[in-house]
Amino acid sequence: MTGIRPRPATIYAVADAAGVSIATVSRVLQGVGRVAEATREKVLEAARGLDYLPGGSARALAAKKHEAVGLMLPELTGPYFAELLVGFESAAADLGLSVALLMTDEPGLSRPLRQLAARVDGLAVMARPGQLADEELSSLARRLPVLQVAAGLRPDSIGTENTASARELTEHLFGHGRRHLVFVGDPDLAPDAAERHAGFIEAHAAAGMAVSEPARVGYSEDDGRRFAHHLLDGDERPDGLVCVNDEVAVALLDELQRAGLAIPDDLAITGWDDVMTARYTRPGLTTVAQPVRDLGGLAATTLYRWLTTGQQEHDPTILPTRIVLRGSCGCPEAQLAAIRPRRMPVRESLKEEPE
Amino acid sequence: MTGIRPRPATIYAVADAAGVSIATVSRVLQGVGRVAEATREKVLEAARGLDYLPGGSARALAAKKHEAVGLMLPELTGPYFAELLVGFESAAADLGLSVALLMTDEPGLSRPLRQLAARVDGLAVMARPGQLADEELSSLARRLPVLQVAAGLRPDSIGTENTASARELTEHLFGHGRRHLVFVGDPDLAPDAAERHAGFIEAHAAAGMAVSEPARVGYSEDDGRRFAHHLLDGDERPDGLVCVNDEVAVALLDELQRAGLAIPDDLAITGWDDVMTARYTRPGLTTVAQPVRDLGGLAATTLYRWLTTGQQEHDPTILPTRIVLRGSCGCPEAQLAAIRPRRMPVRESLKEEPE
DNA sequence: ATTGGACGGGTAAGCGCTTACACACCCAAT
DNA sequence: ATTGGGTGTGTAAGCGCTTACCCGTCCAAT
Repeated sequence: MTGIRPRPATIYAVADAAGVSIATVSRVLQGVGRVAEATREKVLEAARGLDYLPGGSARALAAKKHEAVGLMLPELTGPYFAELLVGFESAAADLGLSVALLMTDEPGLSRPLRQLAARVDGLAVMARPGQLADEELSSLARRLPVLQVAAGLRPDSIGTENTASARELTEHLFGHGRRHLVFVGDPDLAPDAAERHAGFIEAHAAAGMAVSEPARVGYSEDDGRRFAHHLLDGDERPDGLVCVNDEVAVALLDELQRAGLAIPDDLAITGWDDVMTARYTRPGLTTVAQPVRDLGGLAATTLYRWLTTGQQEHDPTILPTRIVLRGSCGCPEAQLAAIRPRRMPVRESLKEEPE
Repeated sequence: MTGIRPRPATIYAVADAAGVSIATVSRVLQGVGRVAEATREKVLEAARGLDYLPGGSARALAAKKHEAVGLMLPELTGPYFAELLVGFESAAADLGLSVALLMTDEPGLSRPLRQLAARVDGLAVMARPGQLADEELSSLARRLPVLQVAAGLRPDSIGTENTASARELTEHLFGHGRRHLVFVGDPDLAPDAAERHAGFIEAHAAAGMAVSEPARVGYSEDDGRRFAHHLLDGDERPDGLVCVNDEVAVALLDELQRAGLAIPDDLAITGWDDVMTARYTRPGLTTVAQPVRDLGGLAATTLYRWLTTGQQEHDPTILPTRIVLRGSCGCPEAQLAAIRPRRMPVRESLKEEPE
């Protein structure tokens, strides 16, 4: 496997080896047109013997399509993006499309993005406001289908429901007697965050309550921990925290517990996304489950329909979410190890030597 | 943005608009060769006005390279693959390479894999044994550089250290007085698992202890929970569980705790990967941190060197790991909320009306 | 005044495929 | 025997780029 590699075989080499024309080779390999069974076998064998693989670029050039879609994400850390990607890729694969991927945090990502756009038939983009020059994106959109994911309400967009869920979640916290809630997250960082914050405000308005300023933090655990210390050191006195995502929430939960706070008694905490960690904290994290994987799949299929029909769907699709109640909001949780219902028999003394 | 889209502009259109030949357009856009400043500006403006983007397929065909690398993963659920991907993509992007992605669980994935291979210059593959017909893969390897990731020791492979770490971890458990350990994971499912199991065995051999059969479970939380119930129902009596990854470990931990077991007193548990959740369980999960992101980056850069030099590196690179001790193995952990060192002042009565 | 570079840009030959079209060929129907 | 309709295959024209090569200009040096 080491060392120099011979130039890959072309369709001409296969045609020669099989004693046919390149047109026939192409027909056999694509399975279109009529080819005599004997010929087909000859071609297949020749192709196999030469490790032939039709070059994607030549194929795409001649066929005027790439059979590939692109996905651009602002970053890929965190379970959210991973899930989205999984949904996107597996749906795309089912549709016979390859997936090209781009993620970046740099604002001036023009180059890689254009490189990506040049090799796909359509693009799904999840852009944070300001990250991508809108000019850049609309120039691309004039050239190929560009689908916006989780970008708020726009005709070329799909996403998940945010505002109503946030309102419901906030009202749930009211139901637990909480009166001084803080929204933890920056509404300006992403449309999703803005919509959740809007729901948070709606709930307050409907209850005739005043709303405090949102705590403008980012999306990472570090942001959560930092805010925890800010809370501990400052003189704000919230009794509930509605966090923009689970990572911030669990970090906050952890840091506050380490400082001696009782969750949810002293402070209720909710997250968003229902990531894996949310079911392993003590108490479990109350959060909002979004069908992120489905969202990714929807992006791929929507793009596919757009590509094949040449016509964009009219209405943006909004996927429903589900509130997941665990202990961190104040809901009762199944007690853990308080009673020991079935005790696995274990060896008595661990100090003994092995058998 | 809706509706029919005009055919994208070609290099000819730009040349016409700028009043030059296509060669000049190509030179300007690539930044090679000498072009008068005035001409360059004309071209750039024409290109901008037409939303021109050099078609990737034509470019790749003419230049005989895709400027793209592919990554194939057996699946993408779980933090491990997400991290790997992040490392791969960001390193590739820095090198000016696009990334094409493929993941699948199907054994017969020949089609999508070949489609992927046809549009990249090199391929990084993480294949589970048996999933991919070896014949298929070596045929591809004859055509383009194929780098194996975490595939055990082979010349065309890179990976992370497993055996020594597993041995050390196992011996650490011995140090906690544990004598009846079970390896939870199937050594046949992946080379990584096999190597970890080998280290587990080594430790036993060195201590002159007998080794029990491994519990052959998969990699998911469900596998962990299932095994927990199997343990609870059966009559095995281990005092320590060395799990193949963190997902299995945390699920096991959770399920066993719910059943009333005290971890680590009744049973020690360790994981592998140091995923986010590992630092949020109570007790925290002792595990092995691998530089998975670096591994992904290494895959991209190794592939890049291979592509540019045409020569494969000789020795497989093995990245070092680090054991992360938390409470689940029996190590002391900072007490949580036992004392409340700094108590955040909160409102006394939550039942009060808002201000 | 001649000449030789440097400079700028055009010409054209591919790159490796797909696919419309044309053309043999063979056999059934007349 | 002639005709006509499949069948199977080859011919050739692109697809939209890159790039080697060549050819004018212009100006400094002689």
